[in-house]
Amino acid sequence: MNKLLTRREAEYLKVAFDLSSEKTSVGSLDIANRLGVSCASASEALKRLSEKGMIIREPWRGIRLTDLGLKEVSRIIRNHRIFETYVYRLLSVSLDEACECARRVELHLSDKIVDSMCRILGHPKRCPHNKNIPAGVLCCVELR
Amino acid sequence: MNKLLTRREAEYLKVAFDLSSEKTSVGSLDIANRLGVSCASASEALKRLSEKGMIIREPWRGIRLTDLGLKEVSRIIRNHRIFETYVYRLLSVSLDEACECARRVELHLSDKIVDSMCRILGHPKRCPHNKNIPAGVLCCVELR
DNA sequence: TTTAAAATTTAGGTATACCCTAAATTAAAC
DNA sequence: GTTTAATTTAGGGTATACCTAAATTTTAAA
Repeated sequence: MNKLLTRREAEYLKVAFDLSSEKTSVGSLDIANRLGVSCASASEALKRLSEKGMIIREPWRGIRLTDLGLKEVSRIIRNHRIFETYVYRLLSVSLDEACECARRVELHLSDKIVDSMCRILGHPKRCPHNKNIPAGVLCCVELR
Repeated sequence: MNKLLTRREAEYLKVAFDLSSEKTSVGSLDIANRLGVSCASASEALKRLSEKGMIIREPWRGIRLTDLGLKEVSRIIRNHRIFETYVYRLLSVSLDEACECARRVELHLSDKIVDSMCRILGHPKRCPHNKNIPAGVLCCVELR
């Protein structure tokens, strides 16, 4: 039972997370619509995510992210937004391109690299799109 | 006919490139040995690489990278080494970790981002392992 | 309360990427 | 010319990811 998420599974997890803050109950149909995929595909993907311990499925009640799932999705979002902010601010790359590249590398960045970028940026709270940047578990520690 | 290489195909292409500078003739067996894979798997992978226009296969004569293949592998190697050098030098990350992460993101970095890192580093000729860094097609242009 | 509608899952199929072993082929070396 | 070595093909296996159609379950309406 492999813990690592595939690119696509991460996509499902991110959508599940996003929808969770928009609606009280999130079902496979919501996720299928958002991803432009059939209900059956979404259902399968969610099953795999729950097998990997990322979500809890309660059919007709909606899904819930587990602590592991929340940790994972936060890490991915943090990776994306710190990388994007860094590249946009310090490498003079357009926001579109920074975001696009961040999407491609977000799964593959290491915590240390992202924390280092974060430190250099002065631990920003928001990305250039003005979205929240989750804190790094070990980042900022030296400031306390 | 999709032009983009998969992670694994890029691995095969890199090995093909490396071996080409070590031996006069590179066959599927050489590549299979280097990657720890059966001859049959290597043969298949090389077939796919030739369908994507990256190499020319001349059985019992060995393979040759096409111009496209050389361009592609140079881009990947450049991405790896510039990223690794940048992260090592400017983000205070260990060389092992920089290299490991570079391996994971090398396929996904955009030229603009890599060129920007390259400019900031002063267009280095070698990575911290002292390996050659291929020039970027559009990098350095403003210096001429 | 029963039934119809909506949400969801399961079953069965397709495609792609990898990998394997065993068998067939082809070139090179003796 | 045969044998040996390299290579490819054939046939299978697993995993991811998608689909449609059918079955299931819940909710809501008549």
